[in-house]
Amino acid sequence: MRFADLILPVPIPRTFTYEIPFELEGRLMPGHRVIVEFGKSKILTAIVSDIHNSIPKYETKTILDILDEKPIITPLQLKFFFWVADYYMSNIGDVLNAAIPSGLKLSSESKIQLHQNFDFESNTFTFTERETLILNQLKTKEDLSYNEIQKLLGIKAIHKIIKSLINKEAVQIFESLKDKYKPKFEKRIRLTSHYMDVETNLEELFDQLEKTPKQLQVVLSYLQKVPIFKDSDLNNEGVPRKEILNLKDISTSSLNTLIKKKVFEQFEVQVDRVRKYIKKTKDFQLSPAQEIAKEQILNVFSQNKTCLLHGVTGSGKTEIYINLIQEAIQNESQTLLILPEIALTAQIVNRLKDIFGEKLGVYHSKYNDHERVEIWRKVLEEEYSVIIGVRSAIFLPFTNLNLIIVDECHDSSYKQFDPPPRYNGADSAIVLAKLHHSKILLGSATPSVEQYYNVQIGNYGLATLQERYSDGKLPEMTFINMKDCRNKKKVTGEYSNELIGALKLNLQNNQQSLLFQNKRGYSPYLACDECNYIPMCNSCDVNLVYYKHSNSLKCNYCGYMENIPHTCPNCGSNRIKLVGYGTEKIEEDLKLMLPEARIERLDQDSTKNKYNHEKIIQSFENGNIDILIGTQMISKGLDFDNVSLVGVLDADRILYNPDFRANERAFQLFTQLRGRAGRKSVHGQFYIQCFNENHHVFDLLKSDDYMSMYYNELKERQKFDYPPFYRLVKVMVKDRDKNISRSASIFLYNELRNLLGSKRAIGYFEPLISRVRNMYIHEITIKLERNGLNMSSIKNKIKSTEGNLYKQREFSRVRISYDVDPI
DNA sequence: AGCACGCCGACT
DNA sequence: GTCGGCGTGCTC
Repeated sequence: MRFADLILPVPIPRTFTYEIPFELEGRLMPGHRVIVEFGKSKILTAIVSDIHNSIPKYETKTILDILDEKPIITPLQLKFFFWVADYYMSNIGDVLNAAIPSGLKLSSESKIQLHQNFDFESNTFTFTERETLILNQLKTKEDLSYNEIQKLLGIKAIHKIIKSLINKEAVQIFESLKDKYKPKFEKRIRLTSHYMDVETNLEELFDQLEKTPKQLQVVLSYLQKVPIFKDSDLNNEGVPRKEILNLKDISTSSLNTLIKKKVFEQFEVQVDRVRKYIKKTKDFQLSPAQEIAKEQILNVFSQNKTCLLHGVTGSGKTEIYINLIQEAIQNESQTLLILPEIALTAQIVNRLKDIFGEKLGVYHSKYNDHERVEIWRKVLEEEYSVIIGVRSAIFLPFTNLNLIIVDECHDSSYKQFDPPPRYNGADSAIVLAKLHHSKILLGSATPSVEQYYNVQIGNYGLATLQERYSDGKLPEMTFINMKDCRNKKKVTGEYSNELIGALKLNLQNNQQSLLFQNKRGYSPYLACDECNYIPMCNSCDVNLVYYKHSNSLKCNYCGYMENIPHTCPNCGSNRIKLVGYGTEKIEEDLKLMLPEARIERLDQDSTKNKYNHEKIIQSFENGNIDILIGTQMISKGLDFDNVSLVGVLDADRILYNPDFRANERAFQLFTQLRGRAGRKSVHGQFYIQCFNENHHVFDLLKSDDYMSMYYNELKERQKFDYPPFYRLVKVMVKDRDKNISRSASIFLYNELRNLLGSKRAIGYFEPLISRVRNMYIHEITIKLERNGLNMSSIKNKIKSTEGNLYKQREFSRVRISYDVDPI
């Protein structure tokens, strides 16, 4: 066993074989992290994927070092990573990058520092000139990065030197897992043991402090928090220093004086970054309808099938999830619950924390790297038995996974687009479940057509939950025809008087409202009134979007920003106006129209900050906001009892999308939005502003008829060879030169047509946004029939055409990427 | 994707 | 004369 195949975090579609150094033979296992030199100057962390004896045709480099005692990736994970790479036609290195927190990666930026036991005087090793140079540098500088050392020595291949220094115990790398994971400490304060004698010493203290009221105040405040006369053990735990200092009238100096006087002592304890919760067991009873659904689910599980739970909004799917998880963790196994990113809110997390306490781990992209590493390790060591997370949580190192639940399984945000791998977390979870022999439940009020089709053909089993809470009637739907309103002058800007009136009434009744605006492609932009010039992005084929809070124009594709021009760059006119309206504009307008209402906005821009988002939701929940305006964010996962009105401002935008899934999407979105209104007691209102209230989707919505929607769609999909009858693969061709992009896509299209036939290779075209970051894009759509094809061999064939393309000189720099099952 | 190598123009 | 522009090809 002399060779190891390694997964490197680079976008190259293969593993790399390195030689295993003698001292690691027999010790190195798949899943271990190692350090290797890659190319001439890069030092990378890699994951061992396989160990073997077959001598490669090329010369191999040798693994430089091992980072872990125990593998940090399980064999099952490796299998899963390779499946994702294969299925989604992406590089295994990209999968690795998506899967593991960057805290587990060692880059060229990793640093060395002097070894803790190293002493310049007493050491017995001799050092080379270069080694001495590094050591001398470390006398004055605490640490050095690889780059700094390369500069210092003027050479690139430095790892051997560093390795030698490590062997001599002169320096250490401090980005290995153990070192990089720095536990977090909290400073706490407690009374010194002297004052634990309440009767005498503490009384004395009060007397002493009479002349220093500030200090006395500190002691009194402390005793209020820690009543030691009731239980003297309480004092040992103390109080966080921060907590004391946050109190009114308490200053750092008086506290510090008391510490100096040895009244208080300060000590540190290690705390978990992931907040601790006290476990409160809350028992609840499933309703009869929920019980029946649960029985259906268990029945499907017993047939070893994927189960789809079709439960209307407000029917209490979450209770069923909790019930299933509770049963699952009783037999000591792990459970994974995944949600779309914007549905993973404090609301659901706190609810689960209450029930599962410290057994629950939360995996969210907003968590920082330390937190993610911590969760990774705790999953690996099975300290967590329940994980609630976003799509990337499927990559965690489960060892004993027995139940996976995918909530809102139809949600398109389960699909990752950028950066690759372009995987679908919901679909991949099914494969993950197969690998673990785990049960899997998909839950949604509006399953995707593909998912329901799988039920229909018997691949999945079905459970249904059609009963709403508390007789829960459907919210009343009102369509407001904006064309009529405009003709009759019953509008103010983009807002019908009817909707504004309803909002007002709702406000008077002390009820809350949600207002939805699909911001996509609909944010405000600038236009010249004279020549109609619109500021565009220089590198992308889109207009710049106006942001009021920063008073700037921004490209939503590449992030480019510029200041607002005062005169038109085209004709010099100063008549530049704002066109279109996004959530920001609506917030402003509404504040003018309803000055008495407390209005807030929830979207990506208002929630850049990690906790802002939760603050707004919290404040809405507490009734401190009357009207919440938002994008998709408000359609998912938020359950507020006091919301009785939901309004959609521009429904047409959602309906008329050039996408074969437009109707399905619109139905899903409207159903979800409606589900937000009137969850309890009050009868909800659902207002839709649109130009065509006769749209077919609205009929389906009125009758709440998922099945008709499904059968309609299915017919259309069959007619036009779309999923679920066909699988789509999108080939994307990118080049800096538009003509080369075009001719390369023609070349590739011809290759693919020869290979697959013109029924499968559909054609090449310029996408709607044909230039991003100065790269011109063309796309080729491939349709593969669902049955009778060997997908992985077809995908390999598709990939092989890439080779033919690159053989052509003029296309050598063209970039090809794939999107399997695009959404 | 990086990054080194290599072949051409505009400067001290 | 050389510095550095970016096109090209490789990475075990």
